[in-house]
Amino acid sequence: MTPSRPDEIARALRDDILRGRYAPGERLPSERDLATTTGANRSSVREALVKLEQLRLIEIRRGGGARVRPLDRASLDVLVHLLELEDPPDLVLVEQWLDVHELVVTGAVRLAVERADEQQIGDARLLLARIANGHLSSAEILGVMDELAELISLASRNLVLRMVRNALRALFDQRFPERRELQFSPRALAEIAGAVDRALVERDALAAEEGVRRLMRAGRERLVKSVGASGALPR
Amino acid sequence: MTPSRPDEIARALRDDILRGRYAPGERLPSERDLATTTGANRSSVREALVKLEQLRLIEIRRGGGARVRPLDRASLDVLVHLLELEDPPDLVLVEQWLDVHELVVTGAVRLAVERADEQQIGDARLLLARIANGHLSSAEILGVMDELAELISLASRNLVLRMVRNALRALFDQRFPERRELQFSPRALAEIAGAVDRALVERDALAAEEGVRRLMRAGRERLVKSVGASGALPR
DNA sequence: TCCTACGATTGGTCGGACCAGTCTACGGGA
DNA sequence: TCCCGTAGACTGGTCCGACCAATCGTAGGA
Repeated sequence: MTPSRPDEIARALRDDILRGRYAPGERLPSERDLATTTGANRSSVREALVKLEQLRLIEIRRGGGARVRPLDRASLDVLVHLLELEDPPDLVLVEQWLDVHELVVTGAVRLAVERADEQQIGDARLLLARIANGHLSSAEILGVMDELAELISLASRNLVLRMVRNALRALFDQRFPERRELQFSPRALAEIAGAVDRALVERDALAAEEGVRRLMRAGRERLVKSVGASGALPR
Repeated sequence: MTPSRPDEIARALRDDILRGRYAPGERLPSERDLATTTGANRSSVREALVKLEQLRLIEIRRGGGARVRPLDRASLDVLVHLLELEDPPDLVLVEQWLDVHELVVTGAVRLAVERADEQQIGDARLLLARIANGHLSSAEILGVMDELAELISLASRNLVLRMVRNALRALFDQRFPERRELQFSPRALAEIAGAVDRALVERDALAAEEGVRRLMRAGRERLVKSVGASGALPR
């Protein structure tokens, strides 16, 4: 799928903004200027600017022009582009992402344990059993853990929370689409999964939260390493 | 500021989608059809659709048409429109928002206490002192607490976290722009602020987290009530 | 020196044209 | 009768040019 003309233009402008080549408050070239410099039609340029405005990267005012906004006021959706900016990716940003993801999922666990119905508890226990039995490849484990996180955010019965997690997850998947091969310690995993399982049965929110946190941290270091070495983007 | 033509169209379509008048996977009318039914030009319709696509509410395929996507896969940015959908607002959604906001800010506190420099600790203590001294109106208290949350997310040195919080905050401000009048118990507030202050001095992350949580919950119940009764939207 | 007013610049909307994928329904072949 | 390929209708993508409306900058006047 070849990117559309507006996408190309939007991407170029976006990268310039994210790289700080336009300071906050600074004015972008006019639509007509951008049209001539990019060789595209003004409609296409306009569409690109609308996208950037939707990302809250710029503010467009009739007669005024398009001005760059402060980065931290932008939409969460720019994060994926921030991650795409460097190759290999900015590991600091990846670490920050992992911290927030952990925060959100463990927060969801607290709510989920209290609110989940029996069906959901059962589903979660099945997933945990698959992790515990030790016969999965590391890629499969990651998949199961992802399913588990999905189930948790669903059971938390909090749409806002679910959307935040989905946004974070989509962000990561978009940037690192390949399945990764990591090495987990089967014994440690089985132990943690068992602890989470017990917490679920007893509906012990704090224990479940702690267990899920340990689960998420189990493969974290290697994940960061793998991501950092991943090299070329599959564009 | 009168909304632009594309904004009107986008809003109408968005509301229809959020209200479930289009099921996920269903196809929207063609750009040309929408143009005739709305009385606008196809360019304006197109711009509206681009915005919805950017919100990940729809997926546009060349030759294919625009199809509705599942709501929980959409951008966090649709939440503000979800909140705007009802008046008075959906209190369940407001509660969910408050839960997530609390989660994010308290999570930020943990990081912030460890990473803040002396300057930031000092600034935070000044804000806490203003809360504690009891001579502020409730609106001012809310303002100070917001500054405090801002400072915390800054000190957490986590851009992802900061953007999530800013997104949540912008969402709330956009929906409830009026300053609210709440009643806090000065004594309780002073006590909590003092606890947080001590935690900051001792760099005790857990105590700070707990204190900030209590601070955020102090006015919560009344905030929900006030928001629920707020009535007309200042559109 | 300050302010006003006008003209240039910029975004907003329109209409139409043509290209490039996608979808569908018709008709031919098995 | 059923399946399948294809032609044509349909849909989004891009371009062009025109005009309106808000803003901005500056030259000229008070």
